[in-house]
Parts: sequence; structure tokens; C-alpha cells
Amino acid sequence: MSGIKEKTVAYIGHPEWSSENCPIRDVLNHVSGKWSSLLLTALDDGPMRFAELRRFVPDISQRMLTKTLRDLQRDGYITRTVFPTQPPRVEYALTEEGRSFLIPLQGLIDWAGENHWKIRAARASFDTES
Amino acid sequence: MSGIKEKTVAYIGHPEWSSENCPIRDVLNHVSGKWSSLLLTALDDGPMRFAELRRFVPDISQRMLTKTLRDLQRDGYITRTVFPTQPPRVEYALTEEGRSFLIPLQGLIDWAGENHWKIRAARASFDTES
DNA sequence: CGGGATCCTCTGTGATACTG
DNA sequence: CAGTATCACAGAGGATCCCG
Repeated sequence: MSGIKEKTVAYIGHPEWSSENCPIRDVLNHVSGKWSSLLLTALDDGPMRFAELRRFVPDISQRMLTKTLRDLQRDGYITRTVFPTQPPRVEYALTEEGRSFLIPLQGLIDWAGENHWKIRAARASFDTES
Repeated sequence: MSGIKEKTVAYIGHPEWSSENCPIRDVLNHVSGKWSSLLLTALDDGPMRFAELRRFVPDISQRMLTKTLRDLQRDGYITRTVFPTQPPRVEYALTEEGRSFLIPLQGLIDWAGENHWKIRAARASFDTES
């Protein structure tokens, strides 16, 4: 009995929190985004530039990289620093908030690494039975 | 230094894991779903019936409830048991896998509960500055 | 280098009505 | 009660071209 339900109920019950306003959903929607968690983990070792991030996540489009970074900045997970050189230099770095978020996120990533084979197996079994 | 980047790189680097096959993305896509994590936490106290879950999450549509439950079952997070009574009775329950998933999930939910005000504040500040 | 602007596709989600 | 079927839509994400 972990008590997870009670904590969740406290939010769901409140009509005020329903859907949009629910803080849980609010946070989860960022983990959810196809690239958010990836970019946050990329910045764990220190600031990175736009092109560096693009190389780190080879299959992201420029559009999505820009958009995801702006969203993360908007929510205070990262900072964006422009150095007025020629050519321009822009660095992205984790905030304290972003860094603290990596802790619970890592728990999830570890779980995924250890259990994804079970998921695949379950899925395969489910699909053949149907 | 949490080492989260190295663990992630191990997956991203591998061409084999890119996007679809990446186990991290695979798991995160389920936490992401608008209702998945909510339903999993709901089942933490024990099995529940379809209508019970619907009452627990008032703003979910029948369609999404059905679909999300089937997806969770497919991936082995929950079981679906049909009692051939009249009227029919169907119970959903966590598997061991589903139960173990709640542990890292709770870490994220706790973080959300503690930090969502910072996110809101950062967002508001970002929007007014622009 | 670090994006912005535009157009397009596809998936997730919702509303509604119907069924064993 | 516990769903299925159909239609509709918004937004996520991608492709491409352009710019200071």
C-alpha cells in the first residue's frame, strides 16, 4: 500500500484541478512530450548549444527542438542564454528546478530499462492471442 | 552528477533504439497518455469495475476508458477478468508489473505536487515578459 | 549559428449513438 | 453493465524553405 491513490484523489476530487489545472497532469505532460525528457537528460552534464543538442538527438526536427526548448524554458526547467557574438551563440542549461526534476525522472528511466522486456513480451503475447 | 545522461545515451546512440524501439520512450509514452497513470493509481487499493473507474475519473469518456484499459492490459500493467454473470461483471486489477511501476511513478507525482507552483510561476513570468 | 514561417500529416481525444 | 462504431477535431510532430 503506497498511498499513491490518496494523493491522487486529492487532486482528482477537486473540480478545480480537473484536466487542465491538475498539477500532476501538468508535469506529466512534459515527461510525455516526445523530446522533453530527452533534452533535459542531455543537459545534465552541463550547458549545451543548439547545434550540440541537435547532434545529441539526431532524429529531432529543428522545429521541434526549438519548440520543446522554448516550452521547457517557459516552465522554468531550463535557461536560455544568448551571447552576442558573431555568429550568435546560445546556450541552454538546467535550472535548479530542472535538475531536481531529473531525480524522479531517473527513477522512471531505470524502471523502463529494467522492465521493458516484460512489456514487449506482454504485448506480443496479447497480440497473438487476439 | 546523477549519471542519467549516460544511461540515456546508451539508448539514443543505438540506432536500433531510435524513436519507436527506445524502451524509455516506450514506457514514457504510457505515463504520458492522458489517463494511463490516473487509472493505474486508481487500482492501487485493489481491483475495480468499469463503472467504478468511470466514477473515479469523472471526466473520462467511455471510449477513452475502454481504450486506455485495453492498452494497459496489452502491455501487462493490468489484468481484465470477466465474470459471466447477468449482467456481466468485469474487474480490472494491477499486475505485479503494474504495481512495481507505481513506485517510480509516485516519485514523479510527489515532485509534481511539491513543485507545480514553481512551474506556474515561471510560466506566468515568461508570458508577461514576452 | 540559431532559429522563424509555412504547409502538411497523423495520432490522440471527444461526442454521440447503438448493442449483447 | 460494459462496452463497440462512427464521425469530427485540435494539436503534436515533420518537411521544407528562408533569414539576420
